[in-house]
Amino acid sequence: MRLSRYFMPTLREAPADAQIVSHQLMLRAGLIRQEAAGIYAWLPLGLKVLKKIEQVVREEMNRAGAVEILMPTLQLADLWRESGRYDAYGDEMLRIKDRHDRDLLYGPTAEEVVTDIFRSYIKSYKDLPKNLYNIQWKFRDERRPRFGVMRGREFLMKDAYSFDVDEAAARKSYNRMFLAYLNVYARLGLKAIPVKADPGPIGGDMSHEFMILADTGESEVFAHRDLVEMGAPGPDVDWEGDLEPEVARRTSLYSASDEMHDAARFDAMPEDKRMTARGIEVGHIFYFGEKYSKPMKAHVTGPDGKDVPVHMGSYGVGVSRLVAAIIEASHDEAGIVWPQVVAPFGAAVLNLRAGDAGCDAACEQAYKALADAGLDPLYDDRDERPGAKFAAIDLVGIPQQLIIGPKGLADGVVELKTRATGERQTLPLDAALKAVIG
RNA sequence: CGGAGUGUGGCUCAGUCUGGUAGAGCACCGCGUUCGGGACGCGGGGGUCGCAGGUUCAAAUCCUGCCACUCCGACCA
Repeated sequence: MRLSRYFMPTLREAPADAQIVSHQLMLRAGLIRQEAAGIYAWLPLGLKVLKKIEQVVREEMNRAGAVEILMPTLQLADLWRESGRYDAYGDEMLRIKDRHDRDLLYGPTAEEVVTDIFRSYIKSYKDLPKNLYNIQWKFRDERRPRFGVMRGREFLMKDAYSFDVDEAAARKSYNRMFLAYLNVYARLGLKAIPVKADPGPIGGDMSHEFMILADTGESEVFAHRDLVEMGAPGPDVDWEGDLEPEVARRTSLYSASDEMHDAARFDAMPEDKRMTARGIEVGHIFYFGEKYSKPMKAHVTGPDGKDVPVHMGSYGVGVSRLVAAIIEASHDEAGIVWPQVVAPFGAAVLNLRAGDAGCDAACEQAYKALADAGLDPLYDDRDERPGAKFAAIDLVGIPQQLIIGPKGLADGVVELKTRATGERQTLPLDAALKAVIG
């Protein structure tokens, strides 16, 4: 993409409304534009990042055996009356009437819809387990939206729903999601830890929140250091096998956010294993048994010929929140430092003297080579001063920057800068291209 | 929802207390000089000061109502 033809409205100063660094940088780098409290338009750069995160989430869900669908944003109130949640949900639900005066709502979540889909088709225990997910916009009319897309009213969520014949089987589904989530965050370059969450009315030990560690996180988390260092299980998990040991390795180590913190247990650990950090919640998984299947009559026939309500769990990842969370975890004074996997452009070419025949030719050559290599390069071909180009590309956080100017070219070299480390190499164009393309 | 605050060109803000021809920096347009970390000079365009009423000879400024947004708290992907 040639920057001269692109739409990347960067700001030198952060709008006064933005308090936290990710919100400021998202506005300054031209990722989003606020349309109303907690409601944002996604500009080209922001949309690219959002789609890349979405794709990572999608791939890990598929790998773990979940199947993607797409459910509507608008849902019928009648379904929610069946589950009893229409009245229970309160003012956070945006209620709408259509022209026939029929009650609709903008979905804050999709248990009812997915249960309705499930019960229409699945009748036998032999068809279980099933896990259906979608990546769709949600709306929760928060009392107080804040921090940009970190707590918006409209947000993009991946929500998966598992269906099993009994609790033991549901636990296996839960374990798959538990490990898949760790893989998602690891691929996004984040340090994530599962913390025990309030399981709600069902009880038990099957509810976890996933916190990513960032100095500016909203909540305080306490954890055994090994839990962080253990990292993610990786893609080679045997998803059909027994995942309990792999999950137990993690859940047996202490971790809690401040509201669930047990200081006595924490202090009982060796001092060098105690870790206190700030965290941002970016995922929540839980098992809720028959809570929806019972009232909504989502039954399957078991091996004994009797109908039983299915056991369900749901698994959410805040995709739009992850954009902000990654920035919170990865930025510096100059701007955003995107991990390569979610960077809006894989590499940038900076033409320090647009209009100079030598610079133009070298940049065009570099741009084409990077594009041919599939790196989706951004070429700053604008007639701007070098300083403005350095500042803009650093602000939007492009990982690899090929800096091409008349001084270097006179010596037959260009500069290759790595955004994350600030490291610069001076080398001939061919060698620089080789280094970037690999 | 309780408390606090803010609305003035695209952005950051001054001007409001004490009513009297709407300002600055950045951004934008033109010309020139420049050109390796957000240049400089000259010239220029753009705002019915959130909205609606009211007071007044005169309202960004005073009064009333409304709206929007932000922050703190209780709740949450």
